[in-house]
Amino acid sequence: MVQRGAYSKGIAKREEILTAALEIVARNGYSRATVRELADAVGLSQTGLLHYFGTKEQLFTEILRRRDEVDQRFYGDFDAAGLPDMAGGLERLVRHNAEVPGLVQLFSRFSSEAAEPGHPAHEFFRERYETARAGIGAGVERLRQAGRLPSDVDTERVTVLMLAVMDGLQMQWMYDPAVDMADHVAYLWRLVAGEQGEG
Amino acid sequence: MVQRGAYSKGIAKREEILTAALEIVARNGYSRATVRELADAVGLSQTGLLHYFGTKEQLFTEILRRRDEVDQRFYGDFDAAGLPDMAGGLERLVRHNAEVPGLVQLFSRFSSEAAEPGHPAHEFFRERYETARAGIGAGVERLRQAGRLPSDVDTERVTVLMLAVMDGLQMQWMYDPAVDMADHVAYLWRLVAGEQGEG
DNA sequence: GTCTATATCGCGATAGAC
DNA sequence: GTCTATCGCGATATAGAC
Repeated sequence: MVQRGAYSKGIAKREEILTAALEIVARNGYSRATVRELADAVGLSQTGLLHYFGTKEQLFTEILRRRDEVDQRFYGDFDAAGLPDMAGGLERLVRHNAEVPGLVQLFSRFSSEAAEPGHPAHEFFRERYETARAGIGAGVERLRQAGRLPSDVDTERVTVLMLAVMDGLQMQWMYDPAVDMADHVAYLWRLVAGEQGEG
Repeated sequence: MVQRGAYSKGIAKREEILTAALEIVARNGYSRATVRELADAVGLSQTGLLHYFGTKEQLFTEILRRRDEVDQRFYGDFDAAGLPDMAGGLERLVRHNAEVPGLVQLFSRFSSEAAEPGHPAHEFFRERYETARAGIGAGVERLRQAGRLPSDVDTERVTVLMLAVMDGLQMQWMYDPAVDMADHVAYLWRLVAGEQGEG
């Protein structure tokens, strides 16, 4: 089809913009990431950029979606692997996050903005939390069945706590980079595993 | 002194504005809380209102400071009481928060915005986290010494986790009000106390 | 289908009158 | 102490060039 050329060029440009935007946000933080600056960085006018994404919110949603895909490939393959090593996967993910402060900031700001019902990105984050709970929940259950966690753990509550800790640690870390997020995630796993209070 | 009249009138007006703003934010959420709307609500022009607080950021900082003071009086007196009931105090605080969604939203949005170094409210939140960690840390230590927690708990890590969980639960709760924040805080206390994995 | 230029709107901030 | 007027900026809707 002849159309495919033009179409795939649009797709390619979109991808190029997304990749560039991800880098800029990671480097410069959120508040410097105005539509104009991102447009400049990819050699487009402000409207030229929005032509591909519609609104600023949609652009940022796509940036985060893309980031999730990448992270999933790198740190989320505890699903594919035979052994239930989700604990390690989450820890590595958190450790990686500490190296991209701009993205942590973007996530934190955008997700708190979109918490308001009716916000254009509200659905994205609502689903994201749902998906995350399902994924982590399955991982916790597998760990339990593998005997790595006490048989009486409340998998659902542990899942919610684990997600909450990851979000909450980011806040404390942004205000004090000395806070070791991965270390605290690991400690929570130890608490859940019951490796304490036996002395 | 004659001056006192004028001076105290300014103070009184400030207090009046703060109280009104707190209510409006609690009711309407953050994004509707523009300086203009808040000004209208107290019968002032935009500039009239900013005359008392300087900038929007300073106004919101004062709102949150005031809220902390109120909360401290109601839920933070585990310091004054003889018995170490901080666990219950935090649980009650969290339960109360679920009744003022607008304030939770304000805190979430404003604290994530101010996470960027150089933001006018950065110092406020940095100190707030520091103070919170000191306060909760002391409470955890007292619980440990009272024998309500295992002697080998890592008080510092538990403190950071507890704060993180409270922040993180708010995010999940905003996207799904069915999430019972107080319940999950209680479960974390149980994990820390080691009341699990003995069956 | 891709992109620019222009216009508009809402926001916070500032200057200066009263 | 409070107002009116105005500015600058970010996001975005529209028209239209290529």
